[in-house]
Amino acid sequence: MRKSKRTHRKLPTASIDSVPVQANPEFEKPKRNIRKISSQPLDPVQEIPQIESEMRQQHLEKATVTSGPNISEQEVISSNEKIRKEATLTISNVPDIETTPRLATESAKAMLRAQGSMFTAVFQNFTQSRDNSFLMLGMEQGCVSLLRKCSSLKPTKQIHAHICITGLHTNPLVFGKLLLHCAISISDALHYALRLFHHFPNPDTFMYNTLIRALSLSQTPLSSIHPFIHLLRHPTLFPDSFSFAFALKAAANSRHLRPGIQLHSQAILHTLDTHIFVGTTLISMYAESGDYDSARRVFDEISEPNVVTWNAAVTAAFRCGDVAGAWGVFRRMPVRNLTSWNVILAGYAKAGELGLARRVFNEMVLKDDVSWSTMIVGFAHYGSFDEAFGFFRELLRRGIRLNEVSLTGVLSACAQAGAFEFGRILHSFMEKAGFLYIGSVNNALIDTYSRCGNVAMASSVFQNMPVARSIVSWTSMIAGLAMHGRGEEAIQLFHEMEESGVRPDGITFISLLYACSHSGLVEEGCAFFSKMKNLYGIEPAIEHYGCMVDLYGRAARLQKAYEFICEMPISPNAIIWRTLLGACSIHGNIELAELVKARLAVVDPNNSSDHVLLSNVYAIAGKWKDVASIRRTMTEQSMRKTPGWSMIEIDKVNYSFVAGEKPNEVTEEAHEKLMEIMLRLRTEAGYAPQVRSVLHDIEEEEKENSVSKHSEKLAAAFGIAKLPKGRVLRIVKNLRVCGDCHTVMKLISEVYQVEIIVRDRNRFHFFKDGFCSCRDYW
DNA sequence: GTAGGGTTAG
Repeated sequence: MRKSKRTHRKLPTASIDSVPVQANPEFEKPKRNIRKISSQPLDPVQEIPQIESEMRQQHLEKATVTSGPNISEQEVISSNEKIRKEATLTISNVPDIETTPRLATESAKAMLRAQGSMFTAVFQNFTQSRDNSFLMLGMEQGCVSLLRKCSSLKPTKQIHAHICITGLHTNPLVFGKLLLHCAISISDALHYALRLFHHFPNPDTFMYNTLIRALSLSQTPLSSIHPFIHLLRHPTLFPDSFSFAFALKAAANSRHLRPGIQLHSQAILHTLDTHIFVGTTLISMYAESGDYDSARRVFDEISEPNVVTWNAAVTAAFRCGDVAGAWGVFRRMPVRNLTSWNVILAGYAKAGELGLARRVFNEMVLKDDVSWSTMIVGFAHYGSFDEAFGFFRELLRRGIRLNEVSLTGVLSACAQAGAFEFGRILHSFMEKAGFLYIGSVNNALIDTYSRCGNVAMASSVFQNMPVARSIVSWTSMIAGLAMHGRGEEAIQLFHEMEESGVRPDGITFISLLYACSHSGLVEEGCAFFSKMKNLYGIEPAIEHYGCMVDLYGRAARLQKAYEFICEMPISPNAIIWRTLLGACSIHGNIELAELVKARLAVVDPNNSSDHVLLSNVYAIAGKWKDVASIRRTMTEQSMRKTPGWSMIEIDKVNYSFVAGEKPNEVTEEAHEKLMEIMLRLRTEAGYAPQVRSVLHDIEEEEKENSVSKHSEKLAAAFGIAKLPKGRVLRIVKNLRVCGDCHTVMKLISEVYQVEIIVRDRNRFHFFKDGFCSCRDYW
């Protein structure tokens, strides 16, 4: 991007009136000077095209970790005196945090309760006397903090009623908070936000801007175009740079290019397109919508870009996948600030260029908490959870300020590593430091506890959230129950969510369908699939189809699954076919497996796991020649089977076991214990090894030897040897647990009277008294 | 009284 003097500019031809948003009766014909509440509530949620959601990939590629986070609770707390003071500042509801942390949280809760009763008292007073100005002092703040507790419309309306009675409804700040709350924190309250606006007497441009901003931050950002058009047509008011900045942000959030172009044309007509704030937002908007050329053109037209504009240009390059170009723009920057460096870090980290990110990070003279968070989140996102722990350790050592992003990042690392104990330490710290007043932190905790096998703790976090539960909180909890095979409870929770007024989105349905498929609830799954389309108007994405194939496949309805794929309106990808191949492998259907493998050979020819799955099918049927043939192909094409590994956390240290690794002190101890366990299982529980999980055509004894070395068995043996009696064994495995290991775990849980929780690639297995929570269905 | 660039959970 070269800076050039502006000579001419091209005016986009489309006009703002043709934005692709369904006509809104309230804004279509503005009745000037007459404001009334529409009898038909708006439902902008249905007007906006649904954005395709992508299922988050599991990042468990990392094969070896020798030790976990290894940080004690005391270390975390003692090295963060300063941090806790800052947390007090951020979370205004938590006073005196550094002296009596637990009490402080309690008093914050009490304060919220007190505000609740004060609200009732004030409400009653006012209905009687209409004059109690003394009690009104501080009510503005009180209403705002009460709003934070409301996740549905009903209590919000009560607060609104209170606001009206106290005369606060003409206060633009309180009004704005209420609008923002309705638009952002409550899924189904956009219509209410609009009605609120219509009640506001003689709104000025500032008020319009508040509404545009609120809608731009809602689940349906493009709905903010309506008040923008209204403002354009207003006889006396005009959109200003704020209006354009908010509306363009909405276009950027929606990732729809057309409304963005139309807003751009309007900005040109109002001579605001080169306004430094509007121009910078235009660059982001074009980059978010994938129009790199336009983003560059806008940048070239800004005659005096400041450092923020330059930073936006670097980000634009990264967003459009031009990693080298981003570095080029960065190098040409006349002035750089810390954010410029953080932009580069984030760009590299998101692009998966973690080596480059680390190099830049090491070169940075000045780093802040954002720089550290970026590294933690970046490494955690790509599955390098041990590296993420490393950055976190270093962050603590240097006394850098902790923020909710670094904490959620390290929680994500815990979730992947199954580091339950450390997750608990973080939880206790965050409670004391007041971080639980941030929604995302609660959501990350729910996810971490679920993935660490403790769905009860996840549920406790979910039930006790001191802030409103968002769609993410509900979905995380549903997903947590689903992972543990508690399908009925997941469905129950989904109904509670619907009743609470939170509107499910595409990802909620992925979790729900997953819950059905892992609990064998075929009919329920089918019903939810149609409910999603017909009631909520959510167009199924490839992930939803994948869930349906899994649902039929697991329930042994293989032919139905195959027909379902053939009738899909979008072309099936490798994951869809692989799901069906997995089902064929579970149910031993050779004919269909061969057919599916042929499809996979076209879509994704070099995937080793598909070959392994097919050879599994042959092995189950005893077709060793076919197994050998597949293995030969894999060798010829130098494909390698993903090595299986398992991890167990003992005293906050994570020990990993990899099949066929070189013996060391730990593995030798595990092997020794395992031999002892197996002997006891044979004599006391009549165990006989199941060898069909072994892929090779080898002698029986050798096969038996091979399954006995599976990493999850070693991890369990090590856990039995090291953990005190009565403690739960929590094991994380990167592949699906094999039939023999599953049997062994059940027997160990019975003979040794121990609870074992295994998280495999697909789900959780909770072994107790000789039974597994998956009911042998996985 | 409101903004633009960097890190956030399902």
